[in-house]
Amino acid sequence: MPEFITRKSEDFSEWYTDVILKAELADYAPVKGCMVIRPYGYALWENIQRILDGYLKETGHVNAYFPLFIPWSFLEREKAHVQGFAPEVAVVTRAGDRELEEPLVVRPTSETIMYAMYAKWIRSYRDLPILINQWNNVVRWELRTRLFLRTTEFLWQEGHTAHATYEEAEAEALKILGIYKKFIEQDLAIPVIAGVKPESEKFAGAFRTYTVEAMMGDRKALQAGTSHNLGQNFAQAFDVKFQDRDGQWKYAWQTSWGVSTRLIGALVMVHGDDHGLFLPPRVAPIQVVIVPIWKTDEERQQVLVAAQSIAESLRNLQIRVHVDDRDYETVGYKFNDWELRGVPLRVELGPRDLARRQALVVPRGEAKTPVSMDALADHIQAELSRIQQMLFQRARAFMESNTFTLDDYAEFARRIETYGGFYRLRWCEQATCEQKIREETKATLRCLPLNAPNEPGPCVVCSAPSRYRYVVARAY
RNA sequence: CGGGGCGUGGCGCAGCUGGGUAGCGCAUCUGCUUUGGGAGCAGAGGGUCGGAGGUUCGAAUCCUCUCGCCCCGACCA
Repeated sequence: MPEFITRKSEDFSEWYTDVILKAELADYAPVKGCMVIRPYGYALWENIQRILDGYLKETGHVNAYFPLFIPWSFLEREKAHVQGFAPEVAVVTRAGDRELEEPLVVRPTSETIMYAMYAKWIRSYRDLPILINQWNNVVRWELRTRLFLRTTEFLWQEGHTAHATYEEAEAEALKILGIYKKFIEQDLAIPVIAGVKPESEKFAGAFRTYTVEAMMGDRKALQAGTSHNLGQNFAQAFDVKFQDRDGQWKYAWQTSWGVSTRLIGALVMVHGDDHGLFLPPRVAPIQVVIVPIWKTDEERQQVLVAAQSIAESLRNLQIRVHVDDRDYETVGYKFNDWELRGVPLRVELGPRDLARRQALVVPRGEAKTPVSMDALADHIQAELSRIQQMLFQRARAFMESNTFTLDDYAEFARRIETYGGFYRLRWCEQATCEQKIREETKATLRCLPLNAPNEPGPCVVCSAPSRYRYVVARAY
C-alpha cells in the first residue's frame, strides 16, 4: 500500500486533500480560500464542460456572457435573495484612488443582472422562452473552505430561463434536473437521488428548488447540482413582463440552475481509493496510458516505436492516450504515478510482449491481461466502456447498501453518529422537527425524492401524521 | 466569527524546555550502475529559521506585537 497519501479509512478528510494535491488536480493559492486548478484538473473540468454543454445545447439552450460586477442596488431588489447572499458577497467600493458612486458586487450568482437585461429584451410572448446559459466564475466569501467543495471563487455554469407560463417553467426546471441526473450518472458514474428541497434549503429567492444528491465515500451527502423554479419572484422584482396572446401584460415565469467544479470533488470522494484517484473513462483527461519498458537502447527504440503506433491507432478511435516515455523514472514509479492520477486503463509494453506480439492491459486495480496486438484496440475500447459501467454500479451498490429506512428517532440519531449514511425518515414538514434533527444529529433533510411513494405514518420526531419519507443525511 | 494547531532549503520535519558553528529525510543537479510494481552508490547545490521590535557579548531558541495557513464548530454550489 502506498505511503504517499493518507489512507482513506484512516482520515477521509486528509486523504481527500492528499489525493487532490498529489494527483495535481489543484493547489492552494496565495489568496485565502482560493485554489489554483492545475492543468490536469482543468482538463477534467474541460471534459465536464464539453459533455454537459452538449446536452444543454441539444435541448435548445444557448451560451452568453454577463458582467462580473453587479450594482449593489440590483441585489437588493429581491428581498429573500439579498438576505441569502449579503453575508457572503465581495463588494468593490474603490477604483484606483476614487470611491465608486455605487458599490459593485462581485457576482455570487447572476440572477439579478441577467434579469435586468431580460426585462429589456422581453416584450411579447414571441420573445419567450429565453434559454440562456453561461460558463463563468462566481465569488462567495465563505468562512470555511475546502478544495473544490467550497472555495471563495469557483467555476460553474448557470442557466437562466424565462417562460410564458408556470407549467413551462416547472417543466424546464425538471428537464434540467433530468439532464443533471443523466450527466452525473452516465458520464461521472455517480448515482444521485433527484428530489425537492424542503423550504429551509431552498435557493434564496426561489419558489421551489430541485436537487441531485450524491453519497460520498464517507457516507455523507453532497448536493451535486440544483435547479430552481423561481416562479415570478424575480420577474416582479425586475419587471420582466410580456404581452400575451390575449393582450394582457404578464410577468414571466423563470428558472435558474447550475453545477460547479464541486463535481470534481465528488469524483474524488466517490471513486477514489487508497491508491488515489479513479476517473471514469468518459471524463478522464487520459483514458489509456502506455508504459513502455526497456533495458537497452535498442529495446528502447523498438518499444517506443510500437508504443507510438498503438497510441496512434487508439487516437484514431477518439481515445485519449498518453505514452509515458520518461527515461528518468522507473517503471514501478510510473505504475503508481498513473494509478494515483486515476487513469482507468494502463498498457504495459516491453521486449517480452513485442516478441509475443502482445501487450499487457491493466484496468486500474485489476489483474494484468495479455492481449494480442491485433485485438488490442477493440479490447481497449470495450474495457473503457466496461470500467465506466463498473464504477457506476459499484457506487450505486455503495449508496444503496448505506441507505436505510427507519421509524425510530433514537436509533437514527445513534446510527448517523457512528456510521453516517442516508436515512429515509417520515417527516411532518414542520420546521421545528427539522430543526431538532439538525441540532441534535447535525444531519439535514436533503430532499423529498421525486418518485417518493405515499407512505403515510407518524413523523419520526413528533409523531404527527406525515405522508412521505425524506432523505436525511449529514452533508458537505 | 469562536476553539485548537502550525510557520525552519522546493516538500515533510528535528533543533526551542536549559540561548553558543542551522541539521535530517524526500526532492533537485552531476557521474556510474540500474529499469516487468515507487532503484543503488558516490558527489554537489540550495535556508535573512513567516515578519517587526526588544532582552543579551551572542537569539531559530527568551519576551512583546503582527501576518499567514491548516484543522474542529455556527452559514453555504
